[in-house]
Amino acid sequence: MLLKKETYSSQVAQIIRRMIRDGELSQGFPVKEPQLAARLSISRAPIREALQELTYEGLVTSEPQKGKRVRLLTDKDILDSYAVGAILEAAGVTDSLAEWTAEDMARLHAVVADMRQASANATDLSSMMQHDDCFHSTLLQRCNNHRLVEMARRSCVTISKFLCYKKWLTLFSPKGFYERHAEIAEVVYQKNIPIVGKMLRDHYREIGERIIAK
Amino acid sequence: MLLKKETYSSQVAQIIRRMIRDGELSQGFPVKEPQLAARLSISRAPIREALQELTYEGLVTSEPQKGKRVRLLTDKDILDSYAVGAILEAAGVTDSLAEWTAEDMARLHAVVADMRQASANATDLSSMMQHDDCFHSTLLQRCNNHRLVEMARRSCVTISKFLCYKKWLTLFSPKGFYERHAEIAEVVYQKNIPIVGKMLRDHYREIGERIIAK
DNA sequence: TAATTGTCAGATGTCGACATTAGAGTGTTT
DNA sequence: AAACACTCTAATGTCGACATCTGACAATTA
Repeated sequence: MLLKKETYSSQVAQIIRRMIRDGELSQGFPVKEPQLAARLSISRAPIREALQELTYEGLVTSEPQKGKRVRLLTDKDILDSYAVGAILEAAGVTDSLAEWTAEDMARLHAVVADMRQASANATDLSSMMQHDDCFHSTLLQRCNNHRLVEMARRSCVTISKFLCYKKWLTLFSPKGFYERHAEIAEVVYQKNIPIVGKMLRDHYREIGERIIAK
Repeated sequence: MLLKKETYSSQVAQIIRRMIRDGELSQGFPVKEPQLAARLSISRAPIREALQELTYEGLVTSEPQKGKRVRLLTDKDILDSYAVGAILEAAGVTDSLAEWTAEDMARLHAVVADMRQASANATDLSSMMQHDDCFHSTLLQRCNNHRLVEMARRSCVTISKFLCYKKWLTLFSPKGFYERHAEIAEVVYQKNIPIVGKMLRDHYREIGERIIAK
């Protein structure tokens, strides 16, 4: 068994991510090292490293000598981030869809079925997030460009899973959320490559626009 | 006049980038904080921050408790990075090419003319790098997704301008380098959107493959 | 000889302290 | 009242020190 000893920095990064997701730190809010250090009873060094990590992740903005703040998203930031995510995911899927086997299709089918079942019981989207993750990962199951996959996910997740998590939860009804994904899966089954690309871009554009509208 | 006093960290990052570009630090080489600190006569704190920055930029890899090394690129890393850069640049150009005005076209024409002139005098590609930068920036002049532009450039530049700079210098003759770009410009003038996308992807794929072949 | 254990130098992760800087508040001048 | 100078506080950037960990080499055992 391989046991991991996490460094303080990475644990702190996780904690701050969660604080942002849960709204304990909201957009534009200044993040002060001494406060966090005191609260966690550790020194500023690991806090600084964690904040730097989050800065490069896009959750935090930094102005030298002025401090760091939770990233304040403009409408354009949101649309642009989802556009990048969509472009990458669409390219990853359309470039690899030709290679899908029957098992790959079955896997997607199972994921969609799970999502459908989850949507039946859910009252909001909180339980759907994992299914959403799973759906998009499955779309990219045959994309062997790991860098692309990671960048695509990150570009969207930064917003939907953290900065705008609470808004994201209210974007769709569980049923509507499921239906949108089922619709995409449908054209994937047909290996209709150009339509898959278009639908993915539309999918992410809709999400971006709905977040803005809230 | 706005004069900026740069922080140590960012200066150190620049210095290390240059060391990597010039081969003073080569791929896979361990980067040790105490050595750099002694060499620059500063403490380890700014060095650590710089190295973290470079880690997220993709120039350095980090293993907790084990240290950092100059990133060792596999062939796949190279191909994947250029593929991502190509996908983003192609999407950025093809999505905005319709809006190009006559002035936009003239600007590209001027850039290509400059590049042609530079290629006439050059013996290697070192003087062509700025023209290359300029060419690709001009292609994206009407792309208003700033995030996309930055990610596209970074994905390629990390390799061609730093990790594989010396190899990059020998990939093409100056004339051949110019011709490849002129060829792309030609279809841009015609606003032949699908072909532009295809040529950009081929362009970057060729670069990746040539780097690997060296 | 090969494998295991013990030791040691050097590197990383973390700490507490200090100088400098940014920003708010106060007071002064016009 | 507005503009400017002057505090004062709190946060950042940087420093030097320490504990812990890693990797290599020496010593030990089978």
